[in-house]
Amino acid sequence: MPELPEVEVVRRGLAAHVTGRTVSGVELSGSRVARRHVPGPEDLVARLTGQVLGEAHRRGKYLWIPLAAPDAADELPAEGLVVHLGMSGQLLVRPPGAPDERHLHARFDFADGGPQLRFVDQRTFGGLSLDRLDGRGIPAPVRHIAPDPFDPAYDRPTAVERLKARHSAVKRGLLDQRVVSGIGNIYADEALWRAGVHGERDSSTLTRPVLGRLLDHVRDVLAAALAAGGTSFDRLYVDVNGASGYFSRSLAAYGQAGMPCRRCGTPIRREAFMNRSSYSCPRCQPRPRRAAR
DNA sequence: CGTTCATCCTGAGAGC
DNA sequence: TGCTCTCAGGATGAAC
Repeated sequence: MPELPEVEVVRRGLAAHVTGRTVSGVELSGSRVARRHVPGPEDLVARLTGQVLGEAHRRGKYLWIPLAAPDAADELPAEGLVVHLGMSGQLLVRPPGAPDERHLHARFDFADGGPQLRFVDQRTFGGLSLDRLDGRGIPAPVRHIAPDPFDPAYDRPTAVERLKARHSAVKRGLLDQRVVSGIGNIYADEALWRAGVHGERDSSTLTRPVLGRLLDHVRDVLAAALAAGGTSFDRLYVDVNGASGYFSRSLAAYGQAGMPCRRCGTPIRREAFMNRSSYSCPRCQPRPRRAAR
């Protein structure tokens, strides 16, 4: 479920609550949560135990926690714990005695005896793995992910060219994490509404200035959502302390079918797209004559 | 090569 | 109440 703002809220929670702490034990319930850790769940547990956690990083919707370099202070961390929340994953900071959550998959205990870190995931599309970090500190599973709009490595002109080169619906481009990362179904629809562009317009037919403005709307809406603590429709998206964000009240398009458009008053429509839903204003975002899908 | 589709899961809500 | 159906913040690999 979480997109960039929600994942960043979680990253900040990790930075505040687990950085610098020593893992004294890890307990996994089932092996599915570690399915992307090729050497297997036992290996994951064994290699995390005793490690000191560094400050959490994020690219797009991926999180990783570098394991602090054990010896030389100037040595870069060689490995990191990679976390993807998928559609329903949560990282929670909870007291050691707290009852197990319904879909608890991993529990980290710390040598200081303080709060545990727990990975809870209803649908288990998310997961954990331990991976090597490259020379720039990026884990292998994240290497193919493009920088997100807040990354110093983000290059707007490159992103514009990538979109311009695609012969496909522009919304597909926004959702493709190899073009720009961090955008999901909610913020794609919000940015398209702000730009006044229908998501099924063929990306290559849009002008570079239009694509550039669309990307700027993406950045702006992601920033506004982050400032509001993210979008929470229910208890599935919460920060590490279990608190909800309140950006859902600011959504202009996503989930607003039948509600008047905030610009022109026309009822927002819902359409099927990519086996899910898209929301848009029929008047501000006219459908293309020949939709690219 | 780029693009599209099916698939991994559980739960909530609607309609009958 | 209970059944069936649809839908949900995502990413991936295999097929075209």
